[in-house]
Amino acid sequence: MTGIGPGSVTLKDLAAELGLHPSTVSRILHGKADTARGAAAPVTAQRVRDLAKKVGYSPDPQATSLRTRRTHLLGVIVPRLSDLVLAVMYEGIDEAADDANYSTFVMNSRDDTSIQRRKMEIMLSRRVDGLIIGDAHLDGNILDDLTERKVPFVLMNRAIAGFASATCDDILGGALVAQHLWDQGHRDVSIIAGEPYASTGVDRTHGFVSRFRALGGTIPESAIVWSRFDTLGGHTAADSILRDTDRRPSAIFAVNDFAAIGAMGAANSHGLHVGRDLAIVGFNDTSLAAQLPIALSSVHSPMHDIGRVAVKLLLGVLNGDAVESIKLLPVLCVRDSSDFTWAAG
Amino acid sequence: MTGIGPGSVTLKDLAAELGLHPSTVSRILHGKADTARGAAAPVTAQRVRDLAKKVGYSPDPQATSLRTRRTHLLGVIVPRLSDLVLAVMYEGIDEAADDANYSTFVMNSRDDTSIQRRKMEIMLSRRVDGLIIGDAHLDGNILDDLTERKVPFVLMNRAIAGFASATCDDILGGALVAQHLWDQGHRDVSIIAGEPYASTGVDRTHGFVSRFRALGGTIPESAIVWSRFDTLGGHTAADSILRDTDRRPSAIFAVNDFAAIGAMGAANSHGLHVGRDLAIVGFNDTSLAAQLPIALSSVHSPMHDIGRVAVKLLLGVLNGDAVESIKLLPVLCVRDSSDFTWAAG
DNA sequence: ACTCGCTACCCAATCGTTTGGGTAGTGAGG
DNA sequence: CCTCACTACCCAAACGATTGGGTAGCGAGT
Repeated sequence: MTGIGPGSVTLKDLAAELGLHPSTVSRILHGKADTARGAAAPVTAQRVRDLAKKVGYSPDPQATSLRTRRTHLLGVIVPRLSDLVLAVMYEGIDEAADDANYSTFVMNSRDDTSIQRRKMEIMLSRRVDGLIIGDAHLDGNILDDLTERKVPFVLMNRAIAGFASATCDDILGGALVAQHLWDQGHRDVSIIAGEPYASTGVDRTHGFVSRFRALGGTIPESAIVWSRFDTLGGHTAADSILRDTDRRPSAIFAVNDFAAIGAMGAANSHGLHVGRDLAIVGFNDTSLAAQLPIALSSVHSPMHDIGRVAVKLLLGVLNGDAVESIKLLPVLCVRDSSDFTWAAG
Repeated sequence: MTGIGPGSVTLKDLAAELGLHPSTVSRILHGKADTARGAAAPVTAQRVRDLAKKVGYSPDPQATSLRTRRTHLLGVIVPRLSDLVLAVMYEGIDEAADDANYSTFVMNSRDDTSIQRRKMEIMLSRRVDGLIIGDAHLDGNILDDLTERKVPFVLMNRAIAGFASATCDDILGGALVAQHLWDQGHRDVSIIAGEPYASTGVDRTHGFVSRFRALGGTIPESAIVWSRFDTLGGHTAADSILRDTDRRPSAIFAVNDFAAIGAMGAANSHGLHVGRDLAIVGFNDTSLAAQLPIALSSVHSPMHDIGRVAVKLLLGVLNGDAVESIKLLPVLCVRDSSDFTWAAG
């Protein structure tokens, strides 16, 4: 047991070395004035801290949480980390958790309710202090379960009425796109709406449709196509839209950049030049959007901040505060894929 | 403390309920014939297991690891999870770890050595059983440190001589691209080589160059441009290559799909049509490659499996086995971005 | 009747911290 | 001189699980 790293030296070792009792060392290293009942002599305290630093003492978190019943661990569940959107949100979480001295587990549920449940149980059996749920389904029965079991949690990315969440203002985002396409003269539009159980797609679609109708436009139900959020989903959805040559829209709003990219691929194979024959707008403004051969218009959503905010909310819950859902503001970024003035010029 | 979830009921509770001693219950629930010294009467065992299942007993991992000195936790460090390549590898890790009853922490180092060090210390202070390092730099001094401290770890994604790793056969991958471009008639090629500290970029470049030279081609040093791995990096690199109109290559090999996508953007803004005026080949065959408006040729690397293999290697190390590095096979996928027969037709 | 060897358990120490509750020793106040 | 209030510590009991080492009881063998 001559390990050099953290973990080799214990409180007892320190105490023995210093001729003190472990509890004394513990109190000193805690430092916080709150527990420091009678603390210790300043000289001693300094001696303790010096030695602790010298030998690289770091308390055993397992022992600590066994005693305190707090693990300083957060669980994060996302549909899939290979979805860039969730990956970026997770980076925000990672950062904020780090700042607050928490560590995180993250797991993929692949949007499968039974996997969701299983992963949740794994996290709870690891005794996480709280959960950040990034894959909530609109029929939120798992969530009721969690509430009943008094598990602290918040939602991220997708919102469900009645639960605290950190999201983008998706309704507004959808409305921004509707306004933009309307202004560009589009009257015949289709929507690639994502999965019907995800609030993101539903809200963006809803925001788009209501604004478009408010402007005087019409959108038949048949113009709304539900799909997966990835490139493949977007491709097949766009394909089914474009196949109907009688009623081809002049613009497509995809509620997700990857679906939009898939739609570009489909447009291509239908012989349509995106940005001239067909406008396409995505959502999230992932780092690829601006770099594509035909730059993709997209609604920028502050994904990184959403992750950070989710952590802040959860820490609030853990602290017993009454927390409110937070919607961050989206910003429309117009690029070649939907800028017809450019196509004309 | 009427919590319903896991964590509410302890071994002692079970024992009391059953009129047994906690240690007896522990041995029964362990089940493994190895520790079951004299086990228990089959009837009793069944009673115990039934009650445990009924009340949803799950052992406290903190208490367990305090005693056993094993956390069943793995630490994973990657440059950034928002790099799709690493995200997919992590999905493989997540899966394999789950299968083996391990949980994982994953953290982003942003390829910054000081952050690498810090994150590593955090993981070690969490007492992970081992580390999977996805961001190794070729000057692997951190690794020597870890070895000296006897921390069990393996590399993933990037290889360093002398350490066990799970990677793609990057040299072969590069060679495949060289052969392909040569066969297509390209004699003037440039390489977007990635970061010089990453074995992935270095090996792919090296594999490409040696094969190309072996075929009789020449590649001046100036044709190799180092860059970041993301779209922006690819864009600027390609830009600098294409700016020199005297010696414009007819093909570019980017060691990463995102860099390739950035290069496509750059080609575009130079008025070049990718696939006709300029061939571009990427690496990794991420899910986007095939879906781009101009489908991107790319070398498929089994990212998901690399993650799985990394876990398998690490578990081997933890088990005291002597493990060997594993290189998984890449496969070239030719698409429109480098298929000149298509452009001609 | 006595020992042997089972079976089916129980005991108690231990992992590293935290924390409520002491207690010597000291200086001041009465 | 006695009490009181500090200061600067020490003690020991947790937290929940694991594990080496018992031991009571019983049937069998001689």
